[in-house]
Amino acid sequence: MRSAQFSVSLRSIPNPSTIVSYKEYKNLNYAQVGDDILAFWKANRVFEQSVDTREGQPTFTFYEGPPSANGKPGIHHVMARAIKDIFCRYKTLQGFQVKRKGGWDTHGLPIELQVEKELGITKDHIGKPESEGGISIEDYNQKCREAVMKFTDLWNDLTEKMGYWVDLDNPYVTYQSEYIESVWQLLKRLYDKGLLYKGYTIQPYSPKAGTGLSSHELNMPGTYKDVKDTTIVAMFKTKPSNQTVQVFGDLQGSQPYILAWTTTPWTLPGNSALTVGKDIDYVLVKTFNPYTYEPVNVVLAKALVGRWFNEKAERSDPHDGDFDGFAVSDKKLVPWTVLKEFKGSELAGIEYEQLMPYVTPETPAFRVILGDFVTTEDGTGVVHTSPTFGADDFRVAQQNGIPSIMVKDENGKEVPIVDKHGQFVQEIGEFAGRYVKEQYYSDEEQEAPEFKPTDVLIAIKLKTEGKAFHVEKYEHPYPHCWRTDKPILYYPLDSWFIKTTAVKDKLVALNKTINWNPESTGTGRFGNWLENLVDWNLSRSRFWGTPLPIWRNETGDEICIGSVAELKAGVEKAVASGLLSDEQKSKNEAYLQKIESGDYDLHRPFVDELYLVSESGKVLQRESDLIDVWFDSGAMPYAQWHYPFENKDVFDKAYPADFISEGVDQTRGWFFTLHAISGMLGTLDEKADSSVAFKNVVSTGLVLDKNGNKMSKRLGNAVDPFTTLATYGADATRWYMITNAEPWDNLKFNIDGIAEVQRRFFGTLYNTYSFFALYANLDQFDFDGARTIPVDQRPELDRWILSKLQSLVLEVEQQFENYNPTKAGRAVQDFVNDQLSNWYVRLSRRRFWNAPKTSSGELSLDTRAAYETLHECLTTVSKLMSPIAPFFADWLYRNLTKETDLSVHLTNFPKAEQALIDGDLETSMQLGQDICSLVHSLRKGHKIKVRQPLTKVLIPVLNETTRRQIEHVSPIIQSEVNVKAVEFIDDASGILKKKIKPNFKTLGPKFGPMMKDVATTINTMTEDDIRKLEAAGSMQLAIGEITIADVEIRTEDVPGWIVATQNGLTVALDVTVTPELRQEGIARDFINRIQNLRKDQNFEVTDKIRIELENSPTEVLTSAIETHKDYICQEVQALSLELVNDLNGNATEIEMDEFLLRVKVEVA
RNA sequence: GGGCUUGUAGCUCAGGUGGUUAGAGCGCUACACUGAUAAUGUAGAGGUCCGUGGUUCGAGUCCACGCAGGCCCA
Repeated sequence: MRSAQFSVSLRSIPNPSTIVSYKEYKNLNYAQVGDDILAFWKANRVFEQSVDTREGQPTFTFYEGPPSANGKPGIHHVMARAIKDIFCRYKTLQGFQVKRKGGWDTHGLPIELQVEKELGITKDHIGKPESEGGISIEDYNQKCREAVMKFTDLWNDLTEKMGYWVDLDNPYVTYQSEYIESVWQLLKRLYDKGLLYKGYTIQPYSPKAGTGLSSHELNMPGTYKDVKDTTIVAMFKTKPSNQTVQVFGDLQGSQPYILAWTTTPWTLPGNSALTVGKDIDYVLVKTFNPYTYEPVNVVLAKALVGRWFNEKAERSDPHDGDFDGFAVSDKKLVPWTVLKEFKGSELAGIEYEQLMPYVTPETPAFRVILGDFVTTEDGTGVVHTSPTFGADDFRVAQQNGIPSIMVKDENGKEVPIVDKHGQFVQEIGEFAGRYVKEQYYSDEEQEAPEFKPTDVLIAIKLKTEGKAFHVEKYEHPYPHCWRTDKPILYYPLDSWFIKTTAVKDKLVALNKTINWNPESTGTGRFGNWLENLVDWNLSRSRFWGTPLPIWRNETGDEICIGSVAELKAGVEKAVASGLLSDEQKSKNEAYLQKIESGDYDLHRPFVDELYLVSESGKVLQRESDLIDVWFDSGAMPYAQWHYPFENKDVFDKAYPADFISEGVDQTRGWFFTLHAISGMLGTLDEKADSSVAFKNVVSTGLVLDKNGNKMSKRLGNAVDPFTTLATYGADATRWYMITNAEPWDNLKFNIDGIAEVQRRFFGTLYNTYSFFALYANLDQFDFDGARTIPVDQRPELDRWILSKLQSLVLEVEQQFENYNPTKAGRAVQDFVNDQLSNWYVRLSRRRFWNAPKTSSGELSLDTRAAYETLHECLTTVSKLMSPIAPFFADWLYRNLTKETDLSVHLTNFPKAEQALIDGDLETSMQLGQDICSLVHSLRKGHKIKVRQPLTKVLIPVLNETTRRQIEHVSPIIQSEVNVKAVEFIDDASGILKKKIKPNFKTLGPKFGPMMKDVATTINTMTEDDIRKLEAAGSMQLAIGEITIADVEIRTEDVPGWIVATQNGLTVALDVTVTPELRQEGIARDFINRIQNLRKDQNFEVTDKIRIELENSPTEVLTSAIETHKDYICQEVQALSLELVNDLNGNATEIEMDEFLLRVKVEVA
């Protein structure tokens, strides 16, 4: 056995008289335990050993979702990483080899913004000369590279202190060339599969500035201004079909128009669909065109009828005379009536005639589709959908296979019907060349008397064609460009995409094989996301990130580069081609030299200045985009190993992951990108062209403050993880976080909770260990963990706790297997607190102290059994808890075991010994515990203290099994509640009073609606009835037959006794205190007072004493002490107990109920 | 606006497939215990199970609609 020094070297030679085998502690400092164990782990490379010793065993693969070290870690990182750590440690105990490669996410917008803030610049400064306050891309990126690893030390420190085992010596870093090369390789593979294409996304665009705007720029103050625009409710004429007849009825050729409102009439020529809400109610209204007075039927949302129709003009009868004469009358109010009502879902699929047929798409368009963004707040509840000029429109059109209205430019490239200057293209008839927004015209042009905005011209045209239902000026906020102050357009801009929609079915199918925790994240949040998948927009117009490895020219010649070697070959080929300019050539040559020297950088601006040559001899330039950083992290299964360029053997064993865990906010982030890339590419070799990236995933909730608010620096409610760990240590912090709420629930983090966990769980466990160590050392108990006494030869209590222990092992294992650390931790906690400490140790105390020894100085079998049992419980607990509380568990384990047992983390998870589980015994003990609780309650009620012995408890039992089970534990009951006997009364005694209760569960199906009557009948049964029912097993009631199983019969009263009842268990207590019992009670009280004195005077546990008691005039007292003198002496370890006449003031006064004693106690 | 999720005692949380008296710990109050003692036991107070409807003989539990918080997306 060891001392608590964590050096592995010295161990003193056992000296039976002095050795302290089990380290004892005065005041335990949990944070200090953490520091000591951490130092021990480091010195002995325990983490490395835990991986190395599993060499050759099956692997359990864990992927670390890379954090970004540009910010400081928070308490929520402790939570997230505890989850990861727990399962990796658990699987290691289960014999798997669990490698954990750390990683850093290093690219992305947050880092750029941080650098810009530090430098006090904006994106406009980047690439501009220094003389104008600018910064080169090269210098800018260098700043990013520095900023991103700014807090690495802090992160590493936290990782260690919280006990998160992850390999930080060889992490993957997403900005490293090897990493980028793997990413390029993946992109190339996608490109070769035809899954990487150039398309467009709808983004805010400023025609006057000629540039796209980021959402960041759009959120700047002052960009939204109120403007008055011409708005139109346009009329889209439906095409007759079976569906329209079904939905609208037979209207005899008068096809209904669908009404859609737009604040941007210039987008109407680009219309290719109408979007409705699936659950929104729509109506068909019979009325007149207010401009042409033609009778029409129109469709709009029921909730918005009042917005467009005057209620005074509503007619209840469609054949009302007003409808006949309206067209020729001069009435102001347009009459209307609702003909039919239907849901949006019924409209889906209805086709309509193109509103402004300038450009005809090649694939079918112009039909009603469903979208989740439709509201009935304003407009008509129908959204005019133009995929080229609205982000929602684009998305919903793509999901429904609706084409955009596009034309071909001089290069044959598809472009929208509005050009980059904001003017209609030639194809748009009379509007060709017109600016779509009047603000794009010069002030002079706008002031010309005949000037009309394009929107107005479109309104006039639609009115005259009978396709406008309403035209009005409408004021609303509209975003403006901060540079030019002109309105922006939502406009299609070039973008590179991954065609994830092409593999949607595969991704959905693969997802069904993943074990999601909680399940709802997988089926709900993630599943729905996959079902509504759109193509992955890969492009980012930024500076610090992985460059898109595609070189291209205006006419569409392009090359995708998949490795450094390919890049080198391409650059060389371009140099040799003779097609490059001198400057291009020299850039290329300079870079080739860098590749040669190994000192190359795949970032901007370097790759921007490389030129390739296409097959057809054209010079190609790199597409300026960077790729979405999420692709970086989703590529980590491959790129962390620089696969497929090297490490094929490693990759083969580490793909896919068995387990990952991140916050639920990563569902559409990392979880998705991992899944998507793996689903499209698989293992990159013949083994699988498609795979899941992870088999099990735990998505974790948020860590909120104690009031349930989000933690933020601004509110000042963020908890500093370092302070917390320093104060409470990692174990209590982790244990609290894990056992308080399940990982996927949000955690309300309350620092008091950690203190409570520390006191209640760790404190109890520490006390239990201290108790063991104290006596084991006194008795020189030496144990290597191998049982020397067979379990079946141990006392009841030992077999019981060992049975409980085995059940616990099963439970904890099952919960860990289910990825539920919360339930695992709670099970351990309940066992330690309720069973081990509060019952087993409390009841076993006497077996440990004053342990009798055999003549040869050996411990008695009973004492030895107690030590071995408690030792086994503690050791097993240390293993079960070690994934969650790695430091304390190792501290406990190392205190309990031999030097050769280096660390709990190098052991194997306990195997439950099913044979030791004794359900009958567990029930027995439960009954014992309940009975004790009831007796305590009765004593309390009658103010009889436990020290006062009583004659007996009487327990009514209605069956033999219960009787036997209680008999088993009656000695325990006797000593625990200080009674002389446990007796039973059974049915045969005839004095039991029985109560009967209906069993609704069985009666329900039989009697159903008549339950009330049945219940009343049963409740009012007499004792006689009950006896008859018991005898016959069934009984005929007025309502029907009931059997013994339909009722619950219990005893709740023993006439003439005081009783207590709980859960059907009844206990009667004899509270008569005879003179003999009274004497014994006094003796016990006296013992108690002497023990207190021993304690007050700081005697050692082993000290023998002498007692002198001043003769008392009280006869009862004196005789009680005389009678029980031997017993008293034994209990208080007194060599003598003398009654003396006068202690000459040398005495201590003690109170004992009504007595006052004068006593003198001294060490013998 | 949509998807997902949470709502049970002052606080943190349990409450398979519906069964009539909803539990635990902490905290509070009182008492007891005192050879684990910065521990322990017992008892008490404390609940419109977010609301409203519905299904059912019976709803914390199932359904619908809301309300409030959270996350993600728009």
